[in-house]
Amino acid sequence: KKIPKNSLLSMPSYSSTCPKCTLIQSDPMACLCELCGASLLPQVAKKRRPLPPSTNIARTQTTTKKRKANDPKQRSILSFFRKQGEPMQMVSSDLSEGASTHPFDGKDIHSESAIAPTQHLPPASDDDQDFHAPTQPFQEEHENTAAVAPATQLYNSDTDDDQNEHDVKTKADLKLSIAPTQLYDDNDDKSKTEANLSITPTQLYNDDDDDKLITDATVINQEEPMDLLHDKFESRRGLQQLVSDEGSVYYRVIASTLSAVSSTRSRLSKERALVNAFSWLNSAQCEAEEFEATAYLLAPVKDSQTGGHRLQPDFISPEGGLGLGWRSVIEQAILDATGCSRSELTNARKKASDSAEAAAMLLKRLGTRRWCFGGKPRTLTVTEVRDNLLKLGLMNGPGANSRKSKLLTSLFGRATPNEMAWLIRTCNAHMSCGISLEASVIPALAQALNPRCPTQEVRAAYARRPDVRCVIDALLQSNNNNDDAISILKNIGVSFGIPLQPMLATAGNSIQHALRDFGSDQILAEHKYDGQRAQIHYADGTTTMYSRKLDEITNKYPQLVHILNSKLGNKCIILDAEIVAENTDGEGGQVFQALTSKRDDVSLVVFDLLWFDNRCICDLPLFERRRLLIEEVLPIESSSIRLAKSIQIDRNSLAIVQKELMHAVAANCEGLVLKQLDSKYEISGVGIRSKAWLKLKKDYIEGMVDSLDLVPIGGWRGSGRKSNWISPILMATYDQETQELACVSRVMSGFSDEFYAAFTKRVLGPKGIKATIENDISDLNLLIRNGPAPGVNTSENCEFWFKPGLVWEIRAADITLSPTHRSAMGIFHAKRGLSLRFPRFIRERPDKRLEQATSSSQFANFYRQQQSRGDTMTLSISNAKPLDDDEKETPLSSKPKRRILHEDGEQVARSLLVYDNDAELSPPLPLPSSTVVAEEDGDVGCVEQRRLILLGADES
DNA sequence: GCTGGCTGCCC
DNA sequence: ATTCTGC
DNA sequence: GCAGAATGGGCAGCCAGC
Repeated sequence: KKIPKNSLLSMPSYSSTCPKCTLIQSDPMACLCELCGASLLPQVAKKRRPLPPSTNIARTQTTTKKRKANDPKQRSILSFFRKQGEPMQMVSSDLSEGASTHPFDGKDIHSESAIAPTQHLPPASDDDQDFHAPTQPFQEEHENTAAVAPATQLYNSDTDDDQNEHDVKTKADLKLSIAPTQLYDDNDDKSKTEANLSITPTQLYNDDDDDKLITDATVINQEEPMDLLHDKFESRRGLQQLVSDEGSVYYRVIASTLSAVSSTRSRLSKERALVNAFSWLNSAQCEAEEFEATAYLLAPVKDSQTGGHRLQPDFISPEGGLGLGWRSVIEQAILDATGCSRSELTNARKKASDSAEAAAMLLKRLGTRRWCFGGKPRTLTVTEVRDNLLKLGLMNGPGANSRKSKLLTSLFGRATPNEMAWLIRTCNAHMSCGISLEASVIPALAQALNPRCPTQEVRAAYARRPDVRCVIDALLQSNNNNDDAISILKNIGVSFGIPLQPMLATAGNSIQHALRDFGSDQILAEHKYDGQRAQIHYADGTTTMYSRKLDEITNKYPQLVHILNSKLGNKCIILDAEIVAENTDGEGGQVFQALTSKRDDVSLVVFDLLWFDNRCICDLPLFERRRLLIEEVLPIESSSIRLAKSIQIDRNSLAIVQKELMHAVAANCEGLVLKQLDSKYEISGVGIRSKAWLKLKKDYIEGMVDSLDLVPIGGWRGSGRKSNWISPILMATYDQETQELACVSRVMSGFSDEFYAAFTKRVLGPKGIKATIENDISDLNLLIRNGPAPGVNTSENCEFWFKPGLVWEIRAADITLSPTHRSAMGIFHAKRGLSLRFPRFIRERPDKRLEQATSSSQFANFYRQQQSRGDTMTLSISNAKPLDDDEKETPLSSKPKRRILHEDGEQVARSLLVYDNDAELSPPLPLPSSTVVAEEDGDVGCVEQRRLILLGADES
């Protein structure tokens, strides 16, 4: 079996001499001997267990299954304890109890690492140096000699070249990096990145102190170091380093792979490192469970939005998170594991690129003394790490945090510095290394197990059934039998009871473009309700609901579940729907906020049917699915369950869409979703948005939503790629009479990198963020060192405070009643101010002085307008046309009707939106604050007494 | 038993 | 959720 | 155009500490 040479992600090169017949292969990439057919891949004794007969079967919960007592590994642990006369409480899956309280306590360390001897050392050879106990255990290491991995972070916010050259030198001198997080290179100089890559012999052996002690002999033996980035693979020594004799993959595979992945920005290189890792596991004939644990641990963060964890399929456990806070758990564990004080950690943090690296530096400083008590480094295995992390997530009740930190301490105690750094990043749910499970790890897995498997196919299979194990089983099957991966993956289908990845809509920013880009003429314009997405699996009186991210939410809405159970009868269906809170008495407009606090009195707005008549109907066109939904499912009598409001249009219905958008907004919806009526329910990958659905939100369309002119009053130092800049930034309203600056919202979205760099320098001086690191800041143009400016009203504790003076335009989707922000506090609620939903920076307003910024009373007025949005819209619309359902059939009025938008104040309205039933429409013009108040005909509905500026059809 | 802070999960 | 950026 | 990073408001649930 040959690997195609033209494959972008080719396999690592293997030994080119057959171990059986000693024929030298002509093709160095061959996996099987040309003469005798023997495998050229390195072998270990362990045989992969038989695969399940079919991949299309319901998942059994193998991930949480404990190793059985007759497992050879477990047996050897037990016998070891008997030999030692130790109590048998310490088993690998239960490290939390009786864990060491201090790392230098010899006895505890000893028992903690007692598992290590069960890992048989490989037979003596040159390669075994790595595992030898250090001969000079108490030797102190110097930081700069200890670090082998070059510091690869290039966090240069500076745009001038001199500064960058300086940084390069500093970087080389310090060599602080242990586990480089992703490169953030502001400079375009590619050669720098390349140089870094070429001198990164990635760190399977040489990333840690304890390795370093092995010194010269090791270095000599590392003529061909294992290099995850450059496809070099030396099989003779490799496998013993990666996989234990029992076939367990060491966690160091994860740590090294992630270090390699984060050391480059190139997606291909990242992918190659991942493919290599899985190729090794395949060479070692690892079992599916090892692949699975490895895959999850390479990308253990559920998604960057929420930061939750995923160590097994989402639907298996309703609680995905581990409940590990930095301050409550992780920090304590680091201090215990390194024996350092809080202030030492804080100091280390200043030199490191992130907290994980800081902790690893401290551990590295500890040197090898911690191994002296009989422990062996690098014996952590992936399944063990995964099981312990899952266990952390299950710990609750009084004292949970200290139990968690003890368990973590014991894991850290057996980790090398680099492993510890990645464990910490895992616990923090902040890997920041440029890969995700669905888009990088799964395709790499496929590439390693079957290079002919197209990425698209695995991703789609995983989206149909988001269960890594299922995909691995299929790929292993195709790998074993040399089968066609595509046909095997096609067997992984949507399964009732297992949530599938919901279809997502692409964002559209103008109606014209949206309609033009559609490939089909028949379009459904559906209201986009403001609630929570729900996928409902219902069979014979039992409902299970899943969220957009596939967590189970059945218990969140008991009343709704009860209604479904009693109404849907003897069916078996999967519905796609939105849960909304519509009866928001007295909370006008706050539909979403109402939903999050209410659990009853919510209704279900259904818009799709995915399973019917005992089969998946995703491949049917939308109009067929809707027909079935309307005819077969929704004739039920319940005020809580109904169909999403929609109209059918064609591609030339610009004006109708515009009007429908108005209706939707008036009905407290977020906007519209335009759907091609002949499209399938596309499940092409997790997170992939389909073009057959297009969402039109009111705030995407300029001029349909408020924007405010706010004053930046403070900010914080960013993290990751923004760590050299100030981000986020706290914005406030300004009241001229009282000179009060009341906080409204933090903003972090909408700023370009260029803007950040300029603003940070403007605040902190030419040294930028470095000034704060070097404690070299004084009051500058914009910076106030000792607290907020006079008049600032906020509960926020900013790192930096600014002198007020700048005015920036900020746009948002909605105004919310806020428990934290202070602007307009007391007007609508004694203890609540106003804030913004989805705030983003639009532009600077250098033309505006502080006095012209939005005031808290203006802000309050915007909120009032929003609250009465539905009323206002209805008034205008009902003046224009009837709202009946047969509206679309009635001929359009020949008389133009217009919406006039106005702005309060002296200046002429900066913009307006003309809404015209004739084909000709003026493009929407920018508008800072908008209210629909009038029709040209003279029917005027005012929200408030305001001066109106009416612009006629001919005026520009 | 209450409150404040942290975490996870919605948008 | 939004937005920006490198690939 | 994809994929990923950084981080928005705000709620409930949970735990720690008073």
